Amino acid sequence: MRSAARCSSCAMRHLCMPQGVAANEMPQLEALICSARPVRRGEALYRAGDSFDSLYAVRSGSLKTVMAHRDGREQVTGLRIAGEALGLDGISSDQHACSAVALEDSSVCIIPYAALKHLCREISSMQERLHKLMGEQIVREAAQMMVLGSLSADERVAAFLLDISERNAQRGYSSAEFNLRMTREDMGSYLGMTLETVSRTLSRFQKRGLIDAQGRLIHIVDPEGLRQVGAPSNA
Amino acid sequence: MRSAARCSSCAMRHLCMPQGVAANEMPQLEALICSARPVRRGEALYRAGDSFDSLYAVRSGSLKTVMAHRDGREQVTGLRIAGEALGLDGISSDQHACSAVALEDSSVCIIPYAALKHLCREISSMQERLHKLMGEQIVREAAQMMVLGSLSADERVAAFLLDISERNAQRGYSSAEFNLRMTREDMGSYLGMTLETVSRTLSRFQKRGLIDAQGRLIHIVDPEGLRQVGAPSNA
DNA sequence: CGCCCGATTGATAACGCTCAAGGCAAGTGG
DNA sequence: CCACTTGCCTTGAGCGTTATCAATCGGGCG
Repeated sequence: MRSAARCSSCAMRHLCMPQGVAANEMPQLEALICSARPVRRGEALYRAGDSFDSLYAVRSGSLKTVMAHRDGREQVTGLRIAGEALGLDGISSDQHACSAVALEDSSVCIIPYAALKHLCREISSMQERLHKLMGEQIVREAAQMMVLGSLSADERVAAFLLDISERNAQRGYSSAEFNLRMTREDMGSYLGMTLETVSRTLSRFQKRGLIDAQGRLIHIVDPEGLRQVGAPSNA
Repeated sequence: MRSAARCSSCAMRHLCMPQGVAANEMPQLEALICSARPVRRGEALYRAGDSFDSLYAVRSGSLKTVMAHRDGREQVTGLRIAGEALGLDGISSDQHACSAVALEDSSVCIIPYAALKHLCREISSMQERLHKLMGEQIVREAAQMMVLGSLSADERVAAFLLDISERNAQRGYSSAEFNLRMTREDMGSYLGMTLETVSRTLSRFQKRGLIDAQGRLIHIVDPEGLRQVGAPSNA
């Protein structure tokens, strides 16, 4: 048996969907059986091929999503920090297209998809919220396609650091300092480059005074400078 | 004024959403004002930043979606052929995140989002269909991230050709022969490489007897061989 | 017919990969 | 408590794939 703490009893309940759901609809929201589940570092919340029946919201910690080619090659396709949604990759075919692995001991809220669907038919703000969630994922992935397709190694790393920084800020964490938790290999996989290149790039950024990195602990010293990486003047 | 032929009067009506919508719900589907709109070659159906209010289904022809970086660099993020959905990139922020440009004279069905949302609250199969549509887009984009992040130039081109081939087959067109309509530059942009590399790769494939290409007209001669591109034996 | 855009092909160079060695920190067992 | 292992990170040297620059070709259209 796993922990089944109701989301309604946790401080981060608002993460399990809302944001745009009117206050007077809260009671119905509560009806959405939203239990929590811990996921230990390295453990998979779900694996590619698993049957899909719930969405998740990261309550604490962070996870990576990983997709595999048939020839065995794997690539990290996403990173989710506390407050972000997870599991949308399962909607299209009723089974997950990728795996979600915890980067540290984490906890997620479970949102049964069937119940959510039902609720979306009754509460339009709920429907709106789910649609936006999916739409955001679509746009985020398209943006990542741009990163992978058009940016140099330096630009990719810079863009990645700024993305994480912004997302941290959005969720109320520090935008300047954070613990990445991914290995250099994970970062490389996500950014379409080797772990060595990631390492070298970070070292160079550090020499230039853009960041201060101690292993996975990253301190963004000069965000504006990071934004300029790759610009004509920065050859 | 643009053409406002009702979708219900066209042979491809089933493309404008259904597939999974029960027959007895058709009348309500008809109520979804689904007009058609022609888009000439090179014309934009919508541009990044345009306000979002409709989804589209390609009725005939094909379009590319293009996303732009702030520094002006553009990348092709998708290709849509007849029967495929378009416009989901606008849901998240009520304005389109990318532009959709016709690769040839085309025609799309217009599906007003507000009406669709309303319908999805009444007809669960409709809701299901929309969710799957979005879910498919999410998975497709994740797969493209893998292509861009882990495959060599040869493998990317091969994967692209096979993808188009499969999608053509799914929509009832020939899987062996098709007119790509994109320029080499568009292909390169989509695949994260230069137009010269695309050209060279296609030439090489042709010499190997995998395909027969006459400009944008592609004939897939050996699909199994294409699938083997990049495999250990094919050095 | 001549023009122009797109495609092809070649030569060269750069960026990032591969292979390899070494370092550091945390954990494990004697 | 220290030797040893293990996993991850860093740094270096050399090479290969792919980008860049450039010339030519070809087809469609005015």
